[in-house]
Amino acid sequence: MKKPSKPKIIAIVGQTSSGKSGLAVKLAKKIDGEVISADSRQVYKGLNIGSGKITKKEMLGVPHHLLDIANPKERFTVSMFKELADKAIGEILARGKVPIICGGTGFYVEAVVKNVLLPDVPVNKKLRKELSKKTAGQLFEILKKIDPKRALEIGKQNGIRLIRALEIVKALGQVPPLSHKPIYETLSIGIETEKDLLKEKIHARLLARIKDGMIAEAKKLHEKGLSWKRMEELGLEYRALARHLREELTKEEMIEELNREIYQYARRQAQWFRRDKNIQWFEISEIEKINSTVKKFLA
RNA sequence: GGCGUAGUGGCGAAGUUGGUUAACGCGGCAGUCUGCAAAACUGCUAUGCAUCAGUUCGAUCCUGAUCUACGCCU
Repeated sequence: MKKPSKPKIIAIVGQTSSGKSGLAVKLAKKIDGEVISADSRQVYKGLNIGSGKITKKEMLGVPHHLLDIANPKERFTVSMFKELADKAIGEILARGKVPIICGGTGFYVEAVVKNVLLPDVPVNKKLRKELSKKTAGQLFEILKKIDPKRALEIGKQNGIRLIRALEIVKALGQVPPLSHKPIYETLSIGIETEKDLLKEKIHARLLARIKDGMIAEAKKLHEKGLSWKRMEELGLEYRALARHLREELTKEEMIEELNREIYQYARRQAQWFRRDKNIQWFEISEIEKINSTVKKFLA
């Protein structure tokens, strides 16, 4: 007996500036696919140039999902992403097309690909407010008494994760073991970029985006009511932009800092992807190899 | 030419009135990952304190010379 096969999806991952968005479009054209973006900042409306979002023109008519779906004033999370992504994948499959999930937020991609079922515990604002008064060390001690295993996993310094764990513990008694049974058959394609080339690409892209009006975009976001504080929370470009617009940084300092910080971010991305042994790595130029790999996978 | 001050890791910088492991920050490298993930967190990163010689049981810290930088004077 042949088991009913799982639906097939393709994942394209890689560091920022690697060229994965362009590849996703090319591939989608070739195999009649639609793209699902997996980027924790590109989900927000109005964060375009600074987040490196693909433009309408660059999409070449290929439908893109999970872009511009959240208000930047509010917080979007992995669990929302997973839910929406599963929904989008279902619809794409129903249309008889191939879902291509493409993005740089490893946690988001993994949640979908591995079908990570996060505990269904909503944010408890009151509890968070209360707990945030405590030091990480104190939070650790509290959690250790209730769920020592989880406490040890997180460590005594990571306040953010300790609070979330306590939130879960309060609702469920303990942090449940994580189950991930994939519901899709996934071909994971990674785009690897050599270190020096990556640095060059990051720099060139940064300058191009400044030319395209990245600074004006941030200014407009603030005028429309996005607080400086929230903008800084968004990290990288928006954090530096907020500081520059408030004259804490000159334009030159901003560029210098961003070059370094974006590179560091790219390292963190690589770190995440490195763990996933299912990813097949290619250089962006190896388009023929990628095409044939995809063809074989879909056959 | 004379006098003065300084010389610690890739960078910034603490320090010892001579004695096990040369603080810390940045950067770099490696890693963690159950609802903020562009986030949060962890580990590693100077057999050596400009060079050479001396004093001493022992010197990065004391002495002398040399080199370098800066300042002042002639």
